[in-house]
Amino acid sequence: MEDEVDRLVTAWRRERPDLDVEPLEVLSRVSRLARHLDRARRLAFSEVGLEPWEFDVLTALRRAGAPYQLSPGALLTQTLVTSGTMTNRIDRLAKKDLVERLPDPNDRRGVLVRLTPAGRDKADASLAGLLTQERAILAELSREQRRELAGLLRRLTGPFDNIPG
Amino acid sequence: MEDEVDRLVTAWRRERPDLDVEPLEVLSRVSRLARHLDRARRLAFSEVGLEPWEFDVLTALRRAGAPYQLSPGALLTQTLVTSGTMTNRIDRLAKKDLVERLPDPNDRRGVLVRLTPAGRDKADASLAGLLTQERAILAELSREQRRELAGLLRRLTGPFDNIPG
DNA sequence: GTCAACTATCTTGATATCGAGATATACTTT
DNA sequence: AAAGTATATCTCGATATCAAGATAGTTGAC
Repeated sequence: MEDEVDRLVTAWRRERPDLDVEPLEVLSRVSRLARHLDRARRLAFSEVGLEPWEFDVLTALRRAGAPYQLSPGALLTQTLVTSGTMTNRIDRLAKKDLVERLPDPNDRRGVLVRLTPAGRDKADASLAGLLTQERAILAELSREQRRELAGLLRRLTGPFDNIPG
Repeated sequence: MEDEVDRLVTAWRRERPDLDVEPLEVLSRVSRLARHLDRARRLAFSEVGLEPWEFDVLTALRRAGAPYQLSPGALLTQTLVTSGTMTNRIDRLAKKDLVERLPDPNDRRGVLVRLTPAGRDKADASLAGLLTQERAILAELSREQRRELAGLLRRLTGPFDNIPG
């Protein structure tokens, strides 16, 4: 099946035959697919009254395991947002009583963000729904193809996730 | 090389062994990689005084070929933003004299957005830089692996790009 | 031809994000 | 122990985005 990136690449080869646009075959698809996924997630979460950014924070805390707490800094590396954004997110989640801020006993600069019981419920309730939706999207591929795809993507994410930045 | 998604999946398997989180192996990597790419693009474009959203619009017009014009609607499907966002983008690009709005001669509701010569220069100047950066990111993979990866991603983007929505 | 349904674009208000800098605390070197 | 450097989080202002609805023009059924 042809997609928008096929059309885009064809157009560039006509307009700029001097350039090798092969990188777009992979990376434009990654960017576009991520935007499609965002839209789908936004729609799915709105049915349970949750925003994608709320899901990201609550589930990061949930999978940390009891007592479901992480520093804002740890949340930054998991969610790839800036510190100003995370402060704002924690403020809003705290106002909704889904998380609470505690002083870090080991570092007086630091803070621990802890899931409240209501926050934990929200996290658990939304995860199953997300997985169902994602499974439908991935039904295009065989189990073996999904493994292959995950492995190739890991090669690209690995450097970003391990080199500081 | 292990990445953040490996850690995330391991954590879920410990915390929620009742759920099959295999879909995250693919789709969380897509979302995270897209965010890394956004950051890298933002940095690279800032060196030539361009925002990623400006690049997206200018290059869509550029690859349409002479006379470098498209309707706002066509730009929507290429950039995956809402109509309100696109109106705003066109306004700002027009204020910088990178594009201009023309009435569509065939539909009086419609508008055509056309690249100015300055806009065309910006588009051409920025594309080569982007490709260089992307080539470096993709150097992790062999040519054959890149083709494989592009093909697998197309299977996922195809349905989104072809089913209306 | 007229009316209803549809389409293309724009307007508006609320909100989330970013970048840069501020503040407070911790660590390291001498 | 003082000074300088590094780290953790927050503050603030500017800006881009979205969702929903408004406006204007088109199309098709009759």
